[in-house]
Amino acid sequence: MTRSKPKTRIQQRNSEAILEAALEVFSQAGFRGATLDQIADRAGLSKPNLLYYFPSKEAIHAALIAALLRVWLDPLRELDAAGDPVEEILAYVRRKLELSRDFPRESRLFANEILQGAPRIEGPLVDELKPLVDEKAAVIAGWMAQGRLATLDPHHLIFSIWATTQHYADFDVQVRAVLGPGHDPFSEAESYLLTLFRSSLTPRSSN
Amino acid sequence: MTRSKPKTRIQQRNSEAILEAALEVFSQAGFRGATLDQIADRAGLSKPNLLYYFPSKEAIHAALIAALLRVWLDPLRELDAAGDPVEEILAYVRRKLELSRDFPRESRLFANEILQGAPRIEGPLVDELKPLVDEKAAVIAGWMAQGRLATLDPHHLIFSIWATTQHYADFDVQVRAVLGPGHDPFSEAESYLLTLFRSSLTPRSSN
DNA sequence: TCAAAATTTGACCTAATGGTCAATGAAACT
DNA sequence: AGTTTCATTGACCATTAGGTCAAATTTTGA
Repeated sequence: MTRSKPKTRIQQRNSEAILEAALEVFSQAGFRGATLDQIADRAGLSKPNLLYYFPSKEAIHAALIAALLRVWLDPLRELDAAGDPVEEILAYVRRKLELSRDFPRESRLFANEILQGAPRIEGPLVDELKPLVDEKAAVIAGWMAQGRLATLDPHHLIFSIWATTQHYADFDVQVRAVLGPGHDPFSEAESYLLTLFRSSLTPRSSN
Repeated sequence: MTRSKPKTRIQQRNSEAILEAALEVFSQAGFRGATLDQIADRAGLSKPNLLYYFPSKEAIHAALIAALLRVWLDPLRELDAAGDPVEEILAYVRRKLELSRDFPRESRLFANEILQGAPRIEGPLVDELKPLVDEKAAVIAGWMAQGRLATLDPHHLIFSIWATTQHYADFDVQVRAVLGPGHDPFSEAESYLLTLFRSSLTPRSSN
């Protein structure tokens, strides 16, 4: 069913080079801002050659988005209902921040897409993301009902984790401009965010 | 010194129509994704007529960015060292969220710009934003030193306020897709964010 | 080694886009 | 009423961008 995977050595190599180049370009310029020439240049291929591997600009973008969504949702999937509530959520924050640090281009690609109204991913958003979030929100709500977490809206808790962690990838330029030189935004963010969320998630009254 | 303000009635009206249209288009498509034809259409003018009022696409964008920065920084300016620390910061959160609710296009325009590496606003970022943030961060640090606020990195506190509040404008599509129908994201966000920040800002030990 | 299949590219096409300009139409001022 | 300034536009231009294609080159497998 799922063909499309490269077969030959040469296809493997070039497809990867194209996707790598496209990620760089799309994440920095957005869909319309990116050009096939830029992508081809970066991939070290001619434009017609690039179009030998992918039928269109859209197709390249779609391939990136598909790969992205898979990676992007993993950290949330790992949230374990059987674990310690506060530590589970903090671990999620940590994983999400690592993703921002290690895959900033993917984060920006996603941000670009959402910003422009998500014309190319509204489907997956509703079909994949929403069910997963609803499921995990229910887990969190369960913890809260047991008094093992401070009471907060679970959906918005998740939003605020996304917002704060992705901010360091998406707004990297701004963060660095404001902090000035001599800072490591991501390592500072880690201790800050863990403190922030720990203090608001830890239940106030003793059990 | 500062001329450039429209003089005649007709100039006033058309300049405003252009900026309004441009805000709509730029915020939705980014700089490169926006076209003069789209802007002209929305403004109800012909393209040459549009270029009679602004010399270039760049100029329109620059005008928007300049106006934006002014509005964008105001809420932070209002943070008052003489007020109650927790309430001052919560009021800032509230103002910032209102800005996201009432001016989502401005928020997205800004986000687009930063995402693409801020090629057109790195100057103001360093010259205006950084000093203001540093000043207010010092105020907050002062409050913390007096034990009137829980201890947190002030710069990152500000970042997390930006991130969480702007998220509701910039990622509006995603938020609504995940929440599903029947929600008012902004009003939910208000109570969530106030709770979140109040619980992490309120000092733990009694004074 | 040699034909078949896969890969690469120069040349080209069409549509879109930012911008120009001379000419026309509307206002404003005297 | 007439003239000068302001506003508007149709036609046009150069460049860029996504995409096609036939021909050439390279790789693969018998």
